[in-house]
Amino acid sequence: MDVKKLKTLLYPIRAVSKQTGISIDTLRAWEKRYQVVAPQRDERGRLYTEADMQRLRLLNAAVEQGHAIGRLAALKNEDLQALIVSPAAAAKGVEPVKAARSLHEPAPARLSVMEAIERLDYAEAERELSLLAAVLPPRELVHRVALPLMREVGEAWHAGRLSIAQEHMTSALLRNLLGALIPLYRRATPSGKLLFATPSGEQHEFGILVSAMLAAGGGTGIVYLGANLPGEEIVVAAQKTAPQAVVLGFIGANGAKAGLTEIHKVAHKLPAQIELWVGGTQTAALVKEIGKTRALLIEDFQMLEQHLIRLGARF
Amino acid sequence: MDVKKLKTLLYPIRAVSKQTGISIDTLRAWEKRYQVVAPQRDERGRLYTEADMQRLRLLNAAVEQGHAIGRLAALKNEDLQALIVSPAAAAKGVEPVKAARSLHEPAPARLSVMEAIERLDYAEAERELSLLAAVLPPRELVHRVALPLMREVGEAWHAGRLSIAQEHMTSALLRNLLGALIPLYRRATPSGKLLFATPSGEQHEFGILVSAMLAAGGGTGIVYLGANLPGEEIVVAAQKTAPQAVVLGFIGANGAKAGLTEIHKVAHKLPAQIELWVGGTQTAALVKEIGKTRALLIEDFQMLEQHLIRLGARF
DNA sequence: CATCGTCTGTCAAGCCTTTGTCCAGGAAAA
DNA sequence: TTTTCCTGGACAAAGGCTTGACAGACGATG
Repeated sequence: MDVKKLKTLLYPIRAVSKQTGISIDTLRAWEKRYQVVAPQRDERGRLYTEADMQRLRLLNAAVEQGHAIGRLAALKNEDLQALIVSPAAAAKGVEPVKAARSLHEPAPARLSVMEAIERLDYAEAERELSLLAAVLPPRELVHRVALPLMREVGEAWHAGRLSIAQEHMTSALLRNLLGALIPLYRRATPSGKLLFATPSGEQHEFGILVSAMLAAGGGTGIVYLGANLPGEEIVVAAQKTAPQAVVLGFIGANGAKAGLTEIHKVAHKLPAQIELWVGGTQTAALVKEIGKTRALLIEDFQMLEQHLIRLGARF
Repeated sequence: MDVKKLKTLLYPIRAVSKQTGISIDTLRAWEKRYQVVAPQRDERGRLYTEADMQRLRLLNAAVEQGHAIGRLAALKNEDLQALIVSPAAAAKGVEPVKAARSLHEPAPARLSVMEAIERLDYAEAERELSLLAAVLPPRELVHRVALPLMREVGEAWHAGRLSIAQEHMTSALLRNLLGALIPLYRRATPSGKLLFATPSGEQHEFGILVSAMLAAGGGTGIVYLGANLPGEEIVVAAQKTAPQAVVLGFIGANGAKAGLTEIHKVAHKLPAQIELWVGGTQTAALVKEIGKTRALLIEDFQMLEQHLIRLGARF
């Protein structure tokens, strides 16, 4: 095995304070009074690990929601996480219902984001979202925050309760957030590689962005090409980067069927050893269109995850 | 032309100080006490290489994030890079770089980004870019990295040296990067507020994204609505958020003039106390179109900065 | 609703080390 | 002459540590 000492990065108290937003005094008090973390020491002072910081972020988030540090100190990280995401769960203690159930239950904490969005308060919505992002693992962030938020905003728009501006702001917020997270979730040694794009005429990038983030969270390497790319270009890029699969997003709103012919082109010319995945909201309608080709229809993000796992991703 | 032996460019201490934002005294102290770098010498004094400067920038960024120089000195560059997750307080510092010259000189490290883009190596390009982002203050990042990169990629595409896929990947990369930086540059107490959007039909978001990042870097609060928004929506959002100015981006490529009517709508209905700024690549052509209205034409990002300053931004 | 412990963030004092800046004196170019 | 850079030394500000104290918030109880 590797004898090299695995150097985990260490952070002095000042850096921790800046990154978690907890004051230096408070950090020391929490440690002395409740032993919330046990940072190493060297002759110059405390040295916190990444794990320490993550726990401190969780604690801080919970405290900001009104919980008392004295009670939080004893909790394990996952309990803290549950507490932050769904305060209701805390009342009944930590129930064993989690797993599949809670993963698709929207996080109540998302509500404060909605309020900010209603007020068109970009900065506040940003703050709330990045707090959630700092605290939740990638899958939960996608399933319990990002997707529910988009759906909710979409419905509110249909119902006339929100305007297009608010919908646009939300998608800009999420796009910025998810885009920023991709590099953070990237593993040192990615397993495999996927290529993400949207065919010409398809402007909706959200799906492949979420997919790319999930893939990154699962440890898969990614090549992200964005929206609105001609089929030939996608094929050429795939030949050049040799991914295990090409992932296309297609909504086809407003009768924009141009993307279909592009997808067909890709299906036709893509090297045989590269899989072709196509996802989108109207998969049912697309089945007979491209179902006959060699494309694999991704019906939802759960199915996406299964195929990611098949290719070696680990969540 | 004199072919001096500048195989590797060398910088005297003064230049290094200006470009890294580290004072001359501190540079000498760091070298004497911790041997953080070992610049060559000639009869005139120290001569730093580009690599030295890069390391110094890394060190400086880490110090600004709360790490102690005494501990950082022992670390290798890659460790430093790993340590710097986000350009937290990079907003301050770095002398008001002398005039336009050096600010518009592309940053050398941008070259390795180009190489990665040519190989369609998303992860590598991402790494290099975020390194630059960690090390450069917002203005320099925009003027010396983001804009030159887009221009260069655009030219290379016209010349047939790069494909659309590579161009798309670059813009996705930059979009993700800039979007992620906005919250990081946000001040605790923003001065004023601006609203950013693009009128219906205008898909090119890059301009307003860069603008929003510059504004955030200057300490201005922002409301970012993204691309493709109807004029009425923009007006309503402006009424709701009461910004000092509404900033619209308009390219009007492919003869897409629809945006113009939207801009006129905004100019017409926007409350009088809210300024209207319009920027884009074809401002010359737009002058007679919307020049008569109350819109203010933003010809380039330097002009944008001047108006930001007029409204209270401080770079 | 008032009261009385307890919890918890912040501050101060005292002590040490680290670190940025300044100064003096010298040397080499412009 | 003036500017720039050098060195070595000195020094004050800042940062880290601990102990102790305290005021306001909290929460249970009568």
